[in-house]
Amino acid sequence: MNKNVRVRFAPSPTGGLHLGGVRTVLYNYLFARHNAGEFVLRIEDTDQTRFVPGAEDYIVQCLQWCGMIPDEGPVTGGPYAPYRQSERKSLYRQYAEQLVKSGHAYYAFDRPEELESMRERFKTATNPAPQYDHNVRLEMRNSCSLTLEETETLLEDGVPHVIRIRMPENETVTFNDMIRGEVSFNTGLVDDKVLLKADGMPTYHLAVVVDDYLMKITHAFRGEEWLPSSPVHVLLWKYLGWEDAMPQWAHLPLILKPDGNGKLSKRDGDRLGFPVFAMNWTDPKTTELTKGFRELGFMPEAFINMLAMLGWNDGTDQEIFTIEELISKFSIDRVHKGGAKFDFEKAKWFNHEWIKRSDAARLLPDVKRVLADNGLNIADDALLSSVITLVKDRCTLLTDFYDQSKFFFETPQQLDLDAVRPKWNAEKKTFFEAAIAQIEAAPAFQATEQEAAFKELAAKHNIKPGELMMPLRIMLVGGKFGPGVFDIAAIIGKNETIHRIQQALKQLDLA
RNA sequence: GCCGCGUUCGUCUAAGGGUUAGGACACCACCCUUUCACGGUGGUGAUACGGGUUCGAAUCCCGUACGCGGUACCA
Repeated sequence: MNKNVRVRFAPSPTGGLHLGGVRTVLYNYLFARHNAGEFVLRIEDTDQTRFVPGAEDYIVQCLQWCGMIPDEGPVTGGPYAPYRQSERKSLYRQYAEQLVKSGHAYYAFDRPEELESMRERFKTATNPAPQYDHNVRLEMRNSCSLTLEETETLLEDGVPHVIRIRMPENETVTFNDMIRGEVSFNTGLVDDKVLLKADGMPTYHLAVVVDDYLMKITHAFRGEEWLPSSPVHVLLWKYLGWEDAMPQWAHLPLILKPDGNGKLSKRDGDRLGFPVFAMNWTDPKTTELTKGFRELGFMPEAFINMLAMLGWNDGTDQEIFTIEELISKFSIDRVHKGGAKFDFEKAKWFNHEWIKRSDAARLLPDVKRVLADNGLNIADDALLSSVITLVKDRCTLLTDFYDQSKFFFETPQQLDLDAVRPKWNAEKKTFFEAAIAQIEAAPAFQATEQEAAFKELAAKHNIKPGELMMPLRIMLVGGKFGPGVFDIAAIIGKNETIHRIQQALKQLDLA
C-alpha cells in the first residue's frame, strides 16, 4: 500500500556544511532507512553568482564521514540523473511555460531598477516592504498589464524577462505538515515569486517542485525557514497537475545560537569558540579556515548522536544511540516543533560518552592519526591499544589523546617539579636511589608486583607511600594527571622508568 | 508593518486532562580514588502572562507578551 519512500537532501553548495544542514540530512537519512526507502543527494546550484568551488565535494565528504551515503546523487549517479540542477537547466523552462499557458504564471520584463522604484513608490509606514503581488501586478511591465501583441514583441526582441507565478488574490492554501500539523496561508499575502530567472535558470521554488516530482520524492524535509514560501510550492504542485504526487512536507525546527536568540551561524561559532561546520572548511576566496567538528576531535557517532537528540527523542531517558538504534527508533511524530539552542558542552559530553564506550580497536586508527599529527608515530598497535584502554576515560575529544598519552612514548621534558620541591628532602632522595636499584634488580616488571615492592621499600625507609606517589608520578608523567603510576611504569618498561627517575633526581639537585 | 511558526529548570528535553512536573548537560556538596579522570549519592533549578472549558489544565480554547522565520531574478 505504501509507495516506496524516497527522500532527498538538497543543499546549495555555497560553503561549509552547517550543523543544521547535517541534522536535516540525518533526519532524511533516518527516515529513509527506517522505511527501507531511498536517500537522494541533489545539488541545488541554481544561483551561479553564489557558486563556490569545492563546496559540493566538501558536502559529499561530510556525508561520508557521518556514514550517510546517498543511494543516488551526483557522484553515485542513479536513475534520475543528473542530480545537479545546473545540469538540468534545460528541463525547467517547459514547466514554466506550461504555467504561463494555463494562466498560472506570466512573463515579467521589469528591470532591477524598476523593481526598486516600485518598492520605493509603494513603501509606507504600514508597508515597509512592498511585494510584487496582485496589488501592483498591473502597474508593472508584464504579460498581465501588457497586450498580447506587446508581450510577443518583447519576447521576439529578446528582451530579458522572468516568469512569475500568479498568486490568487484571496484563496487559502492548507496542507498537513508532518511536524506542525495543519498549516494554512492566504495566497493574497504571498508575492508573485520568480519561477524562472532571466538567465534561464529556475529559482528554488520551481526547481524544488519539478525535481521532487521528477525524482519521485515522497517526503520533503527542510528547515522551518521555508514554511512561509510553502504555499507557493503547494500551488505549483497543483497547477502543474501533480497534486496527487506531492510529497509530504516536514518543516524542521531551527538550531539556534546558544546565547540570545536567532539561527545559529558560523559567526556565532567563531565568536563563542566552538565549531559550526562538520569538517574543516577553507573559503577558497579568502583562504580563511573554519574549524570543523571532525578536526576538533569528534567521533562521527557522537556528532550524529548529538544532532539526533537536538529536537528528537524516543520517549525514554535513553540519550546514547548507535546509528542502527536511531534508524530503528526514529519517528517524525517525536520531532520537536520549537527551535533548540546549541550547547557545545553537551556536544562534548556526547563525544566523551562515545569515547568511553568505544573499545581500543575502534579508537586505534583515530588515535594513531592524532598522535601522528603531533609528530608521534606509533607502529606498535598492541602497545597503543593498551595505552588507549588506560587513558580513554580521560579524553573528551580525540585530540585529548595526545596530551593524555604522549608520556608513554617520549620522556617528558618539562616536569612539574614545583609540585614536588616543597616536601622534597634528603630522605626521599635516598629512597628513590634505592628504588632505582630495586627496579634494576627486579626479575619481571609488572604493575602489581612493582607497587608491592615499592611500598615495601617505603616501609623500610620509614616513609609513608603517599609521600612518594606524587613525586614518582611527576617523574614519570611530568604532571599531576594520568592513570595509575605503576600501570604507566609497566608500559614504559624498566629502563625508561629508571631513566626518568634519574633525570628527575638530577633536576631536583639543581634547585 | 504584514504573514507564518514557536514558548516546560541556564541548556536539551519527558509528561498528549489527575505525577511530590521526570531525565540529561552544566553547576554545587559529599563518597570512591596515595594524581587527573571514571563512577556513585544528594542538592539548587522550569510549565511566559491573563482569561475561559473542566470536579480537575503544563496539557484543550481565546487573547496578550516575547522570540524566531519569511517578506530577493538567495537558497
